[in-house]
Amino acid sequence: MSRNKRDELIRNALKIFYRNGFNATGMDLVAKETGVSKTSIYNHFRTKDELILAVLRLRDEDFRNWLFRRMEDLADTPQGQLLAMFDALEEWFAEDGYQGCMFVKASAEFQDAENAINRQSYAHKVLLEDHLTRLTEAAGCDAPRALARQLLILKEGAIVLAAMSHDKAPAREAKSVAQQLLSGA
Amino acid sequence: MSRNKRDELIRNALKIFYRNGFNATGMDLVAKETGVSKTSIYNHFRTKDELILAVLRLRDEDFRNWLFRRMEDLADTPQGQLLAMFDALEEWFAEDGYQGCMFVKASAEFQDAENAINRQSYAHKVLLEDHLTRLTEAAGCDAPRALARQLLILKEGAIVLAAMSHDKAPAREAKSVAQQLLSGA
DNA sequence: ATAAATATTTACAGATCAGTCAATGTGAGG
DNA sequence: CCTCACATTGACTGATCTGTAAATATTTAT
Repeated sequence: MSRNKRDELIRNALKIFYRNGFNATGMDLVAKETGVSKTSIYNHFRTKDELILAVLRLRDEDFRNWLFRRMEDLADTPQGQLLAMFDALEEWFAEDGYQGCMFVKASAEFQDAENAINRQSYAHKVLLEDHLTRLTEAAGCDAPRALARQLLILKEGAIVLAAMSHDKAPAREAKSVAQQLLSGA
Repeated sequence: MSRNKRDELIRNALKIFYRNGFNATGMDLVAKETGVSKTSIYNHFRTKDELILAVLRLRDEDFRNWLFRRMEDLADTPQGQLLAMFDALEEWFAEDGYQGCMFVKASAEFQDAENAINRQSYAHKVLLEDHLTRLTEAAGCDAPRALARQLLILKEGAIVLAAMSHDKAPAREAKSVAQQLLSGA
């Protein structure tokens, strides 16, 4: 299987898992929807969990690339970019098929703290926190690490509530909190 | 089956589903761990989904009772109670076996917006929002509904991050944001 | 005590689960 | 053209899934 084929398999599997959930999605469905036979899939991924991990690696890169790029496109200053995160989120929430954060859901379905999927899901959040911390530092905020964590809490809360309410409003509500936090810095 | 037996079945099922996840938990396991045979369970709940709905109803009552009671115990004024919510959350996060919010997880596993489990999960959040709104109104805040929603975002973000990081710190971090929001009112 | 009603059990059905294997298809090097 | 290495397949395994049916135990009413 070529690199491209493999990547496309992962990309298609991502869509299915995101739409259907991890445990609720059987490998037969993955095979059927990707057009790749189950044996072929298992030739490249030893277990379903390994396929899920590959999916999460792709999603981690895609999502961070998209979010950080969008923040840079929407604002010039570090402080502006931090606020623009919530505008980017609002765009995401408004997308058709928005179903919340894939990592939160993976973490919810694979709860064991020792599980690789659980650990990798949290690792994504750490990378987000790191980026936010760099921005709060660049913005010259007082307590950059603490502020970054607060902004991350706002982001996660908005993501969860937008998914549950099927409404993008939490993005703006979280943004207004972020504005107060950043203006007081 | 007596009311008590039935309630205890629901209570035991709650523990199993919370620990194991919904889709990942088979009815055979529920029967084994509750000591009630599968046929008996199906005599009282037509489907697994109905059992899950009963579990969520119990969890909704239990959790709101516990949280609101705890907030009242920890503070006298409405504003103090709103802040105390995050102290109560911190106690919850520190409990053994804390695994995040059952409704967020139910919503993540049953994503269809028309699904009864999905709807009931969101209904729980609406009830929480209503209570917070009553408190922000009682506290004489400027925009009570908007503030309540912001506090709810902080709560949900803290719950998710505490679960993913296996750390209770998000409770305090969210509380410090709440303090800024409430002091500016 | 006895009969009717209800609760519970064991055993099972049909579907689907993750994962495998023998057989087939395919493409590159000689 | 031929061969060999490899990719891919459909058919399969044993386990587990939700849900059920017939048989048994237990409670209740008379």
